[in-house]
Amino acid sequence: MAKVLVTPALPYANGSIHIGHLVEHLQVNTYVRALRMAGDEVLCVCGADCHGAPIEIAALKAGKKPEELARENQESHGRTFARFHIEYDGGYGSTHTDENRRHAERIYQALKDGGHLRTGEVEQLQDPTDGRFLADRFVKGTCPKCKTPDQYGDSCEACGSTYRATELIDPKSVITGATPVLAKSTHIFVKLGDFADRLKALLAREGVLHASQRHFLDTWFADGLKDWDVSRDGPYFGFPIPGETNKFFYVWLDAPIGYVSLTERALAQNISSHVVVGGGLGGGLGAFTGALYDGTKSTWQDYWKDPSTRIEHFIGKDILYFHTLFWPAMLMAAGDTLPSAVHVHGMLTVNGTKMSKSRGTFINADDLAELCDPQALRYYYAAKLGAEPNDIDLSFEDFVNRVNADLVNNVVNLVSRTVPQLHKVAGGRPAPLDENDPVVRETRARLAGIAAHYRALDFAAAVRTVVEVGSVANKLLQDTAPWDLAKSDPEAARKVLTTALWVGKCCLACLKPVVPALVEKLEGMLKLPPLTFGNALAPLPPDLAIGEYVRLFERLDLKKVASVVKPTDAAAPTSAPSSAVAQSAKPDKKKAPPAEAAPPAEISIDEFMKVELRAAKVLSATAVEGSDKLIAVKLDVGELGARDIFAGLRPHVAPEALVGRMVVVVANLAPRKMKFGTSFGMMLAAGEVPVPLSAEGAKPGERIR
RNA sequence: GGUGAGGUAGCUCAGUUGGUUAGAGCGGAGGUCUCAUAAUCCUCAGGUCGAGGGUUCGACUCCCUCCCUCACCA
Repeated sequence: MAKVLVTPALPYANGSIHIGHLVEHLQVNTYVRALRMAGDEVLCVCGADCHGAPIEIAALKAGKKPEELARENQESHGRTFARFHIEYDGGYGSTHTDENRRHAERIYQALKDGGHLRTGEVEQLQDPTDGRFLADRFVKGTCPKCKTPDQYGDSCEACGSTYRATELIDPKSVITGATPVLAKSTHIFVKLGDFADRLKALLAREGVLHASQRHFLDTWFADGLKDWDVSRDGPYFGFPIPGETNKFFYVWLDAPIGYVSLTERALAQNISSHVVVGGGLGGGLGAFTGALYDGTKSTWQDYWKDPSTRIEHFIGKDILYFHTLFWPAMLMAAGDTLPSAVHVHGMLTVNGTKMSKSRGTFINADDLAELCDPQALRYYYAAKLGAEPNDIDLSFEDFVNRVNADLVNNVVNLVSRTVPQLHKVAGGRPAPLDENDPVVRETRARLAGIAAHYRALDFAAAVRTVVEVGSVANKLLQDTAPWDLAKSDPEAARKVLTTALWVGKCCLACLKPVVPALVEKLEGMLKLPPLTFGNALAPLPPDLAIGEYVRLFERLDLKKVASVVKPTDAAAPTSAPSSAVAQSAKPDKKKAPPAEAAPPAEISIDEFMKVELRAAKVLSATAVEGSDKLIAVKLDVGELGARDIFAGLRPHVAPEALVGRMVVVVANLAPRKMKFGTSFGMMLAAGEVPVPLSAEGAKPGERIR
């Protein structure tokens, strides 16, 4: 039996969990649940990354102590994860603990003993009021290149140029507003080059990194590894460095060490009493939820000092450097188990653009959980996550379609099409499964490989396969029409219904890592033992009398889901050094199409003013060949020139009746690609039978407000 | 700028070691069933598989160049 430790990156404790974080945590959780369903012994730990200057700053702003703020965010993270059916062994922890300090000191000592440390002079800006050394982002000033004021010390948001904080014109401390002074300090460095060969060997090992990421790292080695600065001068929120005065471990040193300390903490909680569920027979009834560790190891050394253990890290590609160079180097120095795999996922975009507060596409996980079953997001991410570390996009429209069409209308529908009928036709007693039925054979053949898809992190393939199998059973029902058959041959109807229900059960069993609560509901309704990959394809038990029908999942409503976007949303985390999937708010280099988010329930006057309404004269209007609804309209929008738009008014208005009319058009709507061309705006219309709003009297191109 | 990953029907994506008429879902058009969460099922999309060149009997699938998008750069 495989023994494996799985970790997501530790989310930074300066803000709440957003849906970008969830890509990683849902990937991990789905993976872990799948492994456990396959009988592997899996430990999975996570906690908040609590140290570093950004947390101090955030705490300062909030009028709290850093410990306090970190604690609050840690708790909030844990609560949010729980809503999405994500649990961590030992609970959602923290890096601000005694265990973590101990391990940080242990590993630091090992680096020191191994002669891998050196000291060096660092020149940095310092806040004269409290002697604090200021990281780049804690200094703001005028960009030396383009003279834009109020820019951070590392790069300019206006012109994109990068520079040193010391080059800023008129620099100010973000914390106190004082003018920083240049000061020297002695820092401690890890000589990364000492580990270069071993790191190269580790990363070249099959399976440790996806091939595409491996190439990425080659250049780093080619350029030579630079020493890594691991100390920070006080005041700094972190662990003091033993043997030094007023020096602290840089947050990135103790953050990954959290993987070890969280392991120790989880195992200390006497969780070995869980029932171990192996293959098909199922263990103690009801004990297995797939949610938590059920192994028998009891100390952190069982994982971190045992080379036979698999350790798998999941990270966003933004923190690849830390997990492929710094972290393994630390482990090498300490003689701890090296990672077997570093799985890298892509970043999340929302409606095609980066998540950004200003654009109103920043979505807190809790906000989404208010509007739809969190399992919907689990399903959607699973449907889009392949083994390749590609970025994924959350498009509301696609999200709702995907969940409704594939999960509810197809797979879940199999249950609602059969259970009530089985009650009616056969008193809730399924027939024995006909193993020779082609549908049964096909289901077995196609679903047999599902666990392998999960193992390969190709959730998209798993979901795709399940949905395809679901379609087969829906077709079976359609073709055999048991509702008619029941009148002439109830036993035949019973058989068909049983087959279809069984397929539905198999499909949902295979989706259990993705939508666990839904499937547990099914287990309850059908009175089944907890489903695993061992028993997923088993026939329904003989003599089973299924329970009363319950709805398993509710369809999503696009309007409701889209209302999650609130431009006024203020409470959002800032980007942080260790945030798993930090979404920076820097402006796009190129013009990105504005988000297509649905309008929020209430908007401010400022929001409204963004909508550019203009009068426009219809130059021509022709019916679009091949469409019943669309009219291709050419508009004169005065100073903006001529515009081509598509209007869906064909059923109500004759195209020729539009020509010459003065209408109202949304001029700054993002161009919308359609089947017949691109529409550059929208014509407004109102009424039961929609008629275009009139702007008679206005001049073409005149702004309407 | 450097490096990496992508660019397949309006949208989201599949496309095995190159092989004949490039697939699915959604959306859209038409039809059907009525057991089911207005769900199912059938038919219809003719997309220069980013562009150009090359290798080959034959390339979406291999090679080169270019364009575009996205990400990372301690």
